[in-house]
Amino acid sequence: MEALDLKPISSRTRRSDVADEIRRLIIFGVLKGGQRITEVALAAQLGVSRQPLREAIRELAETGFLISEPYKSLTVRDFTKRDLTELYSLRAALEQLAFKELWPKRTDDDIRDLRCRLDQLNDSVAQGDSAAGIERELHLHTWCFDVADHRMLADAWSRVRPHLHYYYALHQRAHGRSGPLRHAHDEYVAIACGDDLDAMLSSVAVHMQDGIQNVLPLFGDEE
Amino acid sequence: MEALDLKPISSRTRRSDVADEIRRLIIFGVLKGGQRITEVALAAQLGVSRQPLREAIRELAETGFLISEPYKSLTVRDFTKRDLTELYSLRAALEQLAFKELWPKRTDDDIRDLRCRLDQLNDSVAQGDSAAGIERELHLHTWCFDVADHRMLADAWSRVRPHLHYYYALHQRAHGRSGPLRHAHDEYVAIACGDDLDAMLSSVAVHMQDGIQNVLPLFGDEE
DNA sequence: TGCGATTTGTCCGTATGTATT
DNA sequence: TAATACATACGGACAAATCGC
Repeated sequence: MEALDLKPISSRTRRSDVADEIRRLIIFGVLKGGQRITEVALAAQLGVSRQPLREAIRELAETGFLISEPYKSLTVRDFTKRDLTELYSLRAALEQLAFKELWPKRTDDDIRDLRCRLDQLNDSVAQGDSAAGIERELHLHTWCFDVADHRMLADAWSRVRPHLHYYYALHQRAHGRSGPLRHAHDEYVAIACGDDLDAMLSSVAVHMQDGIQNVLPLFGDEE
Repeated sequence: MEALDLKPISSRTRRSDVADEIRRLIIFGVLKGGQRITEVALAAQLGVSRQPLREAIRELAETGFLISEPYKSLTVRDFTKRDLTELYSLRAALEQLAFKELWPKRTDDDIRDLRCRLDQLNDSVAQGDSAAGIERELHLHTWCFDVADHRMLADAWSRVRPHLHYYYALHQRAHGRSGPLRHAHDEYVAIACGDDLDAMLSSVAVHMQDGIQNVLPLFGDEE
């Protein structure tokens, strides 16, 4: 009964496939930060024409995965320590807004849904399946945006989420299969099921601080 | 010495011109909400080929001004009362985060810059130039994002800002030349120049509430 | 300074896929 | 089911801008 967040089949089009694929290549480190991309080469490798590729590029440039300098270059975004701290502070603000919005709207079904997502996450972690663990941690954190019933906020999250995915994957590549820590989200979920909104808001802040501490060491000196 | 927020000349390209123009047509009501758009017709009217138009469309769909249903239709976003309240709650969260970030970073130059933006706004209002008033109100509210020195937050604002522009223009069309109220931002700026962050955060919240009350009546029954 | 090489940006004609009638 | 309309995608061409020599 888990609600996987997939794109509807109806919206499957070449440009979206291409965008997803490029995003995947970046997240999993095949395309590396700072690397230059030439359209024609990429189009040939992906086996598509330039038109849908260029549209996909617009999409990825809009969300910050590619840096497009007209007539000059197209490069893969090189994420820095600063980008990471920015991501987490923005993410905290968005997630806190989500909890404020959803707090009076939560139903028992929503609570069950959240616990289900947590169980799935803990299962993946227990099995050492870190790829699934990443997906499910993201899915867990998507819960508040699903329930908040706030489309513009959900859109903002949908642009932030792939960036988080990138850092999770980075962390995984650096530390082997250690994705999220075992039961690291138990308290987060417990408070989310409770009645104390202020406690939840500070739990979000604390959770973000923990997250950033895990990933920060992966960056050395840069800016 | 005012720092106008223009796109650098280097990035001027046909697709960005087209995107700006379509956004403008939507904001000023030439293209109306719900209206269907056909690519070929629009390309002909704008005098460009379909490739840069499609890229511009991706950009506008990504930021919510156009609704693209692959293989089906491309329509102008029909904003509702709900969209407006969502915009204002998200905007408040972003602006509050900006002030938290900038608070320890403010320099005297920044303060002067802010006062300058306020003066320009009040000038426009006094002269009854509502188009300039809208621009300058947006420019005033962009100050906190300029100073916060938080690129991801600034990006989020840059997607929110055109929506706000839309509602301002809607308000102007409905109420004649009455844009922002005279000296409505004086207190906002005064507190922003002061030392009380909490006061600023609640000032942002109050300012948002005032803003939403001005625009809400323009929407009737919808959803 | 200029010139060629490379790449991005743009245009056009055409073909295919999808939804609607 | 066929026909229509339109979005999507392809391929080839050229124009425009940048960079290195």
